[in-house]
Amino acid sequence: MRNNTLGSLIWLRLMRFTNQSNQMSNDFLKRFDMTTAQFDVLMQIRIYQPLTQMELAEKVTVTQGGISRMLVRLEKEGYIVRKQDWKTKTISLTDKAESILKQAMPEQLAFQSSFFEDVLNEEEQKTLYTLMTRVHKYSQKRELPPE
Amino acid sequence: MRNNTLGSLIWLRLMRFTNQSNQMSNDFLKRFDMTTAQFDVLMQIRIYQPLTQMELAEKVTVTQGGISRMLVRLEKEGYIVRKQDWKTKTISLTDKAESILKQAMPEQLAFQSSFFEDVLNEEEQKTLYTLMTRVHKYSQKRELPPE
DNA sequence: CAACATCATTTGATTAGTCAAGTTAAAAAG
DNA sequence: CTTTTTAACTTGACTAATCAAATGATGTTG
Repeated sequence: MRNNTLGSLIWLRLMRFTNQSNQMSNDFLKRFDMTTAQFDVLMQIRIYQPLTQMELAEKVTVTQGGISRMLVRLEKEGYIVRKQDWKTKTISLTDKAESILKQAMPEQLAFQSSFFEDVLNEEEQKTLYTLMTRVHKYSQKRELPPE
Repeated sequence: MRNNTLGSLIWLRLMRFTNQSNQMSNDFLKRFDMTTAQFDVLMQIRIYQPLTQMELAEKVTVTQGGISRMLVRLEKEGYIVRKQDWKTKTISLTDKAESILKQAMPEQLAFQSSFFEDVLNEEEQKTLYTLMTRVHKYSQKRELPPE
C-alpha cells in the first residue's frame, strides 16, 4: 500500500505547486493591495464586461454563492459596480480598478510567467501547456452529470 | 495589453485544473465522509507518524495556524490523537482512521491517477511529472528569504 | 390582478486557510 | 529557586469557498 502511482505523484506535485505559487502570488500582489483571487476575478471582468454573476462564476470555476461573496468584497473596496438589470446583475469595473489593473497586470503576468520561463525553455513550456490542456479539457468532459 | 504570455496561460490552466479536480475529489471522498484536505493530511500522518505539528505543516505546505485548526477538526472526528510530549505535540492516527484509510487510499489514489492515465500515455505522464517537478523545485528555491 | 413558477442572487452554517499576537512548556540565567 | 528566553502551539480577525435553503425580480396563468 504505497503512495505512488505515477498519476498520484503528478497530482500531488500539481497541488503543492499551485498551493505554494498561489501563496507567493498573494504576497506579490500585496503591493497592489489585492489577493490572487481578487486579481483573477477582476481580470475576467475586465475581459468580458459587462457580464452577469452566473457567467463570471463559470469563468473562474466558483459557485454562485462564492462569486456573490467575492463581489460584495470587491464592491466594498470600490473595484466594481453592479446594477440590477432585468433579473440579472450586470458587473463592470470602476475607473479605480481599471487604473490599478493597468499597472498590476503586466507585473502580475510577468510574475506568473517567471515560474515557468526561468526553468523551462520555450519548447518545454509548450509541451507542459499542451499536456495540461488535454488533462484539463478531459476533466471538464467528465464533469457532465451521469445520466 | 493581453492576457497571454505562454507562462501565464500555463499558470491559469494549472489553477483551474487543480481547483476543479479538487472539487471533484471532495465529491468523490464524500463516500468516506472526508474532504480532500483531510485525506491529504491523514496520508502524511500515516506515512510519517509519529510526528510534530511543525513537521506536518511543512509536509502539506500549510502554516502552523492552519495545521492547528485542521488537527482540531480531525481530533474531534476521532481520526487522530495528539499527546503533549516535551514542548511538542505528537500526532498519530487512531484505529478508526487506519481502517478507513485502508479502504479509501487505493480508491482515492486510483481516482487521482485517472485524471492523467485516461488521457496521457506513460511517456507523456513521465514528461509532465518531470516538468512539474522542475518547476516546483525551482519555486521552492525562490522562496528563500531575500538577504 | 393575485398566485405561481422560474431564474439570479444572497445568506447561514461550515471547512480551510492566512497573519500576527497570545499562551504554554521547558531551558537557561540570574 | 524565581525570572527570562525560546520553541511549539493556539487563537482572533479575516479572506475564500462550499452546499442548501431563503429572497428577489420578473414573467405566466387561472
